[in-house]
Amino acid sequence: MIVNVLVELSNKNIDRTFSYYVPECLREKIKIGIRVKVPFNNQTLEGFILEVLSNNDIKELKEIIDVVDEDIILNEELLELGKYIKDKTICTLISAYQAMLPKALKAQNRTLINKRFDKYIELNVSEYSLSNYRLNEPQKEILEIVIANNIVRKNELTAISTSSVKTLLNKKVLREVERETYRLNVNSLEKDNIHILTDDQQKIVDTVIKNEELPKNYLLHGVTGSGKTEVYMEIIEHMRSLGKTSIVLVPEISLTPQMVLRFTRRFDNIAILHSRLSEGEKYDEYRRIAKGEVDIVIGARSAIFAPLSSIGVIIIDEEHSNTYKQENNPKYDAVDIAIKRSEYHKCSVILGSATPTLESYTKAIVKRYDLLELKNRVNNKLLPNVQIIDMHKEIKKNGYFSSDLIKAINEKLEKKEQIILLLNRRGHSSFVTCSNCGYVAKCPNCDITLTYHKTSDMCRCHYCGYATKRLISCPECHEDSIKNLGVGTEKIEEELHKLVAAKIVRMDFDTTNTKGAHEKIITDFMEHKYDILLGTQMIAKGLDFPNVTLVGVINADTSLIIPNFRSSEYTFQLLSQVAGRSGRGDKEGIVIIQTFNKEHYAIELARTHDYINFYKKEMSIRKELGYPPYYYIVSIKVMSSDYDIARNESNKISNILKRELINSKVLGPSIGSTFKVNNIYRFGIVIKYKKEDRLYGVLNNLIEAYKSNNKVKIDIDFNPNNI
DNA sequence: AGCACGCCGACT
DNA sequence: GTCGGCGTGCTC
Repeated sequence: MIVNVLVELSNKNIDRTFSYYVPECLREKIKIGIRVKVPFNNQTLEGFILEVLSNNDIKELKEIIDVVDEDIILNEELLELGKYIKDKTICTLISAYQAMLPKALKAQNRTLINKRFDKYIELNVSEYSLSNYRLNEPQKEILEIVIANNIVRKNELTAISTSSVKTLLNKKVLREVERETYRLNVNSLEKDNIHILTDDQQKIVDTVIKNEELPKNYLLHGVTGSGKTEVYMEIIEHMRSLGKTSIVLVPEISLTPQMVLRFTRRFDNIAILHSRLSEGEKYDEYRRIAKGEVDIVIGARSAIFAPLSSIGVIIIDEEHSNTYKQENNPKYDAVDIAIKRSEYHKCSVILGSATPTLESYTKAIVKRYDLLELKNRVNNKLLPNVQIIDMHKEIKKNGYFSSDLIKAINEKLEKKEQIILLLNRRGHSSFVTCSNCGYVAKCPNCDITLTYHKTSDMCRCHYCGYATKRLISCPECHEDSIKNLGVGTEKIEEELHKLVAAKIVRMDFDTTNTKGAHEKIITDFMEHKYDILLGTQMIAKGLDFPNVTLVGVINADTSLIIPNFRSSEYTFQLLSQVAGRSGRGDKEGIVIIQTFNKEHYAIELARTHDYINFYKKEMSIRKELGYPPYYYIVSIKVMSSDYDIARNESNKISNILKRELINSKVLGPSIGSTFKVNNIYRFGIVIKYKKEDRLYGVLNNLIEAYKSNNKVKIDIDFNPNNI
């Protein structure tokens, strides 16, 4: 018996299977899709069995050392899906498989994440023979529990009487068994049984569940507060009644206990997958899913690979979120994977958003997606009134806060209502500069502006982690005129404390990096332990605080000035999302947006909640400049620690692409904002095309040509978020 | 990736 | 003379 094994190393040079001989004693355990340990170039590695050959006669093969798994890790569907990802994103096959699995199940020779076993007690003699024993009261009580439940956790019995349990075990009346247990259990016993849908919601549910023409993709465009989650749950309920499973993807940061609770109050057999789980917890959740014990998987991006069988619907909430595209290799898009899986399972995909990406909305217009719309908030509640404040007039007198915003905050505080303040931080935050010559402190490794952190009094690079003491005098002009400019959440919090008397909680990268911190801030704010929630982007999505009646955006502009062709779209999305946090309860909500770009269409149209006109305006700009959705984009980065090599090779590659891709526009090489990161120079090349049959052929050849060149690294990103 | 092999300079 | 620097090639 011979097996073809794909080993754990991700390298273009060994992106294929290697054959091994299976010794007699292991043959029974061999299955396609399990992991094995193999000798490989004087190392021991793990790999996946991709093929099993029955012929026995090839000599000179090394032998498999051991089998790692009893159960299949990569089933037929996942094996195919990996090949699809490899072709689509041009990555190694092994990296595609590894991306689909929790760490405990990746092929990695070192890591060991164990199953957890708990001690259980069961009867060791027949129930009838119990009368032969002389039993005291605690012993009788223990036996009754064991008989009633067949098997009971040991610690539940020792709670009654440790010694009695011991005696019964010694007499061999009871026996101890070890059973695999799961570390996480989100399922709630308390259920909510009232689910009344509005007519609009019901219509959408009916459209989806009555459609038999499968697979089918829907774009659900529903304003904030229109009750998209209710719609999802109703469809999931229907699928469950048909014996089908569901996947719900949400952006990482909106996977709050609040959101999970909504589902667990309605459904059993839910699994949760997100980055704040420990590896052990992820492993357990994954195994429950694989064993068929789970009906619904709720998770962030990678949950799209949940090994469910017979999927009935895949829901991607906040589909515009850029977190569904993986930033590192393989650079897959969860929406794309969802559609691929829906073809296998013959099921529906629902992409939901109040502010769909231009790409998605365009697909709806050209009927590649079916458009579903929720135009009104539940109970016909009005969208909040949005006020725009021109900061040109305000900044001189008041600093970061306009008098109108402060006035509104105080009014709400008086009424004991709550406030969310958004510090739009995308782009720059607090940086160090010289007011005399304009010098800006940058990272010596990455050429990125350093961010000043007050708590540690250090300047840090957000790319490589480089840190240095704050400068006193300017290294360029030697004047003592160094100041830290820009706005950080800490600074804003400080100023806010001076302006209003309120309990303020700050939520940003720094206050949420410990386990559970994120949840705690949200529940504390929910319980009104704080009046004001001050935070970055992460407070904009999905949160539902009924007592919030004022949302303030401190600086709407920072996301507009970033060098990204999607900056207007991001700004519109962000402002719409955050505005949707106001007035979700019974009280009417207002929104105040501070800006230096009062007339900008992204801000003005967010004020009037006008997605359609934003779409039209932004589309006209994308058309004019040749950006998606009018053109597809591929971004290529050519990287080297040697400046000359990076420059020369990127020129060469650019010329090849210009020559070969005759239906495309090839731009570059150019240097972007991340020109030098960790002492690696990088040049960017951009391919824009509408239809280019030779694209994959040419790019595969390029990768092939450079695979043995260890001085240059080439990175390809299809449909990038940023170029 | 990471190990062996091989070919050069620096040092006991 | 040998130790060890890293460039190159290969992995069933």
